Amino acid sequence: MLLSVAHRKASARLSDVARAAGVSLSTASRALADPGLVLPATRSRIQDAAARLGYVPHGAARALASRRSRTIGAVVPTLDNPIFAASTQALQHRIAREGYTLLVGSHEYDLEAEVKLVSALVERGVDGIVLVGLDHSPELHRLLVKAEIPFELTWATDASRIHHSLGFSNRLAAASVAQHLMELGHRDFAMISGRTTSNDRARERVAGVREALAAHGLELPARRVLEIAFGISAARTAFGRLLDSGERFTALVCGNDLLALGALLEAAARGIAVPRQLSVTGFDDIELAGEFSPALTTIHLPVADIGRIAAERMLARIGGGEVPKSHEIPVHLVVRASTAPPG
Amino acid sequence: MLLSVAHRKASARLSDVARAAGVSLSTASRALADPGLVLPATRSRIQDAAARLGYVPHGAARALASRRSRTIGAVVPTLDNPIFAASTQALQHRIAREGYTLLVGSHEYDLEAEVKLVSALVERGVDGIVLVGLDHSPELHRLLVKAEIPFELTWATDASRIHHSLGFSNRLAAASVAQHLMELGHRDFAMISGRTTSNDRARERVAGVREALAAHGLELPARRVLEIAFGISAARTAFGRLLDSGERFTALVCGNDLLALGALLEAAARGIAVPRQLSVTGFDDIELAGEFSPALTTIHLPVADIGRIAAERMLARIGGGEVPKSHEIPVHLVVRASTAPPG
DNA sequence: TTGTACGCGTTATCAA
DNA sequence: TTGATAACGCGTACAA
Repeated sequence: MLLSVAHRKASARLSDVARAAGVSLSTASRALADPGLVLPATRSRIQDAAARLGYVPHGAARALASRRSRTIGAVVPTLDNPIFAASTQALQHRIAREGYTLLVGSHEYDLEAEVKLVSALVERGVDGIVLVGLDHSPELHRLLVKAEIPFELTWATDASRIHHSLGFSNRLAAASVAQHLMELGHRDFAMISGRTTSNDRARERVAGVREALAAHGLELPARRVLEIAFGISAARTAFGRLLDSGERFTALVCGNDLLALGALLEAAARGIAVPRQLSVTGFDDIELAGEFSPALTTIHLPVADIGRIAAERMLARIGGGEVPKSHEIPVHLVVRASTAPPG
Repeated sequence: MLLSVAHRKASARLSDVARAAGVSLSTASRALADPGLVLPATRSRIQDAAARLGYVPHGAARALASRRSRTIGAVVPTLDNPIFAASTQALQHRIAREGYTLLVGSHEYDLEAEVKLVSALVERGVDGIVLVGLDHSPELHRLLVKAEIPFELTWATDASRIHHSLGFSNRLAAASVAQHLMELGHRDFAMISGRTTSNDRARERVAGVREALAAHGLELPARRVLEIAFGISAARTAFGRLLDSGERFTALVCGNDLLALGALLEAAARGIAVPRQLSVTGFDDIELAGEFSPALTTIHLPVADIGRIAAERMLARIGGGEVPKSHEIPVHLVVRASTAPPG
């Protein structure tokens, strides 16, 4: 027995398949990549051989030769927010159907960390990148442009239309929440928002509420806007502090559902009746929003659609197709039990 | 101007760096990979050139030559369960520190889908794969073994010790829940479980409860065990059906916190007082469990630790190191307000 | 329709 | 310490 055979248990390469089928390398390659280009007879010989040998194409070699990794990158702020978990999952699901694989990373709202993640993805040769929001380091754009990697901004629409984006107007959506509350008769507002630094969605939501109120001669003073880091328990604490501060308000607008849930829990713990004494709104419409008691009035986002459509736009662009620069996703207010006229 | 220069805006390769620094390809490679091997003077010339040209190593080429992709795969049932989202995030975070990137996929509890995902990862040449649970298609093992890709099973420990695993005994943990309830005086149990087919964790949890009850001469009849697909609202519906069926029980054990939350919400909607009339338990200890009212008695899992440790074990193995075949994660019962002696 | 031959960008072996 | 050169496994003009 030859030595070279002794340790040759490594997985089969395309050349092995070709030899086993009695054809050349290129024919084997074609038969597997685009079966139509090969005669049925030889094609099946090759496919049989591939199956028999358990041939698995070597992604790196393929990527090197074809200049395509069939890999897409997704960078989200955090997977701890169910909306990003769900959209990421939908994204992965959709691209998997086309043979693409998803590389993911989360940066916890740190722009520097995001640059590092993206640069790692660029190195891996991803064919496209899906990002969240509009706020990104200029360094990140340089990287992407230089590497000529297509990218999609999601969860917001780029008003400047410079970049490809897919989302909705966080500002208008938030304004519609405020509008709803004003129509119920509320005039004293408070707000709990996520951190607004490097988070355009959070900023726009606050701005939207402010604008809507201003249009009716109302205002939202800074002391009634709490900016907190992510998390239900953090939201409880923050809301508690707001209450303790002595501020008076009948409507509490929250930047997302998790924050609203925290507020609802704290309100319940303190015996504050929602919506009788206080109206509370969320944003996102996570599953729990509709099940909770009181059910949460919120903005419904088609979360899975965002991931799916991002995938489809990305795939189209990678395939050389054209897509509209900006894709608007319909969102709408869902009025439930957490809002009512002020007591 | 030469034509070749006209369109030569493509990103710099290592050879460009080498030329710019006046060294050979191999020296440039070394200077970047293992700076210690190169004289300080030449090293900095090379590093400067690389920075100036904005050199980004080509991952595929690197993978092809080094037979390492510096990529790890993670396959989870679903990212819609916050425990998997959190552990995946921790995993990504940890491997990123070592320059590794994470490929993820979710299979929605479908073993066939899991095989496809894993096979896609194998094709991409991942250096290691992290899986959830013990139930997998034999096909999946064949793939992994043939490609000689190390893998870790998580969220459970492999009693047979055949595979590397990292987790805890779902059976014992579930038994401790039942034990707690029996100590409170409960004798009539019901259970809401996730689907048990191809889900060893769910099966073990049901089995654990049954065993603990049996040790005290109690039983959990099949008609009192509901198996449902994932989701809070599905859990609500299921629990409603259980109540309507006329079964009498004072303790409801749930396979995870989301199911328990659904049950708590439905109980509240029907005016069933928890824990006075009914005790409810969960499993996982998601953030909401401790914040909800009533706060949920549940099994606490160090979710982020699971991802982090999986990462560390994987990295160690990839680096040629040894790790214990099985790593036991401590979990414990957290008694909160949702359990009390039967009314 | 099939085969030949070269190139993809890097690492690794070996010699200098 | 550095340099030449051969892999690495596949895709694809181009030729047959």
